[in-house]
Amino acid sequence: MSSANAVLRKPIETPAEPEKRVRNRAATEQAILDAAKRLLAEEGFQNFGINAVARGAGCDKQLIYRYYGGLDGLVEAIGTDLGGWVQDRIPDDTGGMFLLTYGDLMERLALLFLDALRADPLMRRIVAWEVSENTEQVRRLSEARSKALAGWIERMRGSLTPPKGIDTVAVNAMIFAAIQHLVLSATISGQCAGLALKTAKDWEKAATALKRIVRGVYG
Amino acid sequence: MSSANAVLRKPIETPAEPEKRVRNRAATEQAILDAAKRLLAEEGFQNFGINAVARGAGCDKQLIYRYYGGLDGLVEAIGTDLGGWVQDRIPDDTGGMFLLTYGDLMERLALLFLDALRADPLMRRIVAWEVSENTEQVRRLSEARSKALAGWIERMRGSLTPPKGIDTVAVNAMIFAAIQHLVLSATISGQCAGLALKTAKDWEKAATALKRIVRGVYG
DNA sequence: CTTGCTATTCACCGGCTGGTGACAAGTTGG
DNA sequence: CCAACTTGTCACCAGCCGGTGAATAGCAAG
Repeated sequence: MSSANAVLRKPIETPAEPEKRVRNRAATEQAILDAAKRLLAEEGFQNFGINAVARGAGCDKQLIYRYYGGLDGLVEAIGTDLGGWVQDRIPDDTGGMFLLTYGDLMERLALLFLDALRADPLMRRIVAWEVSENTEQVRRLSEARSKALAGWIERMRGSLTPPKGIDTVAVNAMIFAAIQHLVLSATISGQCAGLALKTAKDWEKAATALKRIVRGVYG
Repeated sequence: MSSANAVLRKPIETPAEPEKRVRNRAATEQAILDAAKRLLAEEGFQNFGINAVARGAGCDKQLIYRYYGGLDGLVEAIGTDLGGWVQDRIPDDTGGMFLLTYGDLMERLALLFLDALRADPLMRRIVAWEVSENTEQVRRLSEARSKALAGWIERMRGSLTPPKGIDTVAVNAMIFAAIQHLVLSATISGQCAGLALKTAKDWEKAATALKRIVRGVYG
């Protein structure tokens, strides 16, 4: 093509404009990580693979191998990112509320966690993944998540002493398990064990039940 | 190969003995269904497909199309089978116990369900499937399961009236959600939210916590 | 035996997957 | 200008997937 031609022609974007990807490793790495998180959040872990991520990031899959050492490394990077999840999603102050009792604390924690999980599709997919597969990938992701969560609860607890005579670890595990399954089930099917979970009013019912359970145990 | 050779040779079973599958449609259908259930229970829904089931049943996948109309039909057949699950796994009498209060009832129900789910890998896989994917297949399976369960609870409840002023549907949904997630998480990773779930003693702790929660709500 | 019917298997297709080796396009330094 | 390195692309592989059309094997009635 002559240069004259180039000048005369209006620079109409050809539809398949390659967009001239700039040579920038850091940006590409970020694009890959973002694509991976988006894909996992939106499509779930079922169709989560090298090809899909590369397609989503608009680059060649080879780069995923180069920069992350394959899917495993990429998943691990997601897990690292996840460390900051709790801090981003959940305030670590008491919201100006005085938490006088352990029951106050747990009620607030439970409701915060419920809302945070409802608002975060990526986290939900990871939780579903955790109970579906037992690969090294998922195990690491799971660890990162539970560690972050445990740390947050610990900080939140402050100097409050748990009640005597109650196995708080076991009881809290049940409570968090309930929240997780409730939110997962609701997201997929709009209900859980016969309880509709679509409208705001439905969720108020769930929150009330949750509070009742927490208060029933911790007073 | 000469016939003399055949006579001289001891009838050692060749490793790839075709086993001369007998011509029996009913038996084949059953073999397919069994293989499907076994595969789903043991491997999970991830690698659950036509080819895998056919391999497991030791027949050609074509037969799955012919007899069940494809994977969907097969899954539906599993769902139908599942209808009898509750009856098989959970006694519908009160075990010689007098259930005087709604709390008595729910405590017993919760513990029975916990044990039943722990003992049934197929059911666990299905529950995990339910919170991971939202296809027509899974939806039907999910419906069959919840319907059977609801019916069982209804029968079990008998003439006992639920307490006033408590949203039992919501509270029970939370309780069953807790049980399901607890068991799923335990099966995959041996723990749930920091609570170890491996030894019998661990499970006793969980049962105690569950009882405490139920009693906390229903007295 | 021959003619059907049914159960079962076989061979093949296109498409997608994870994975790899070679190559092109820029960038930097001598 | 050339050489060396980094970034990115492409082409290709074997393997599995779901799905389909045709052939084969056993049985039963005529």
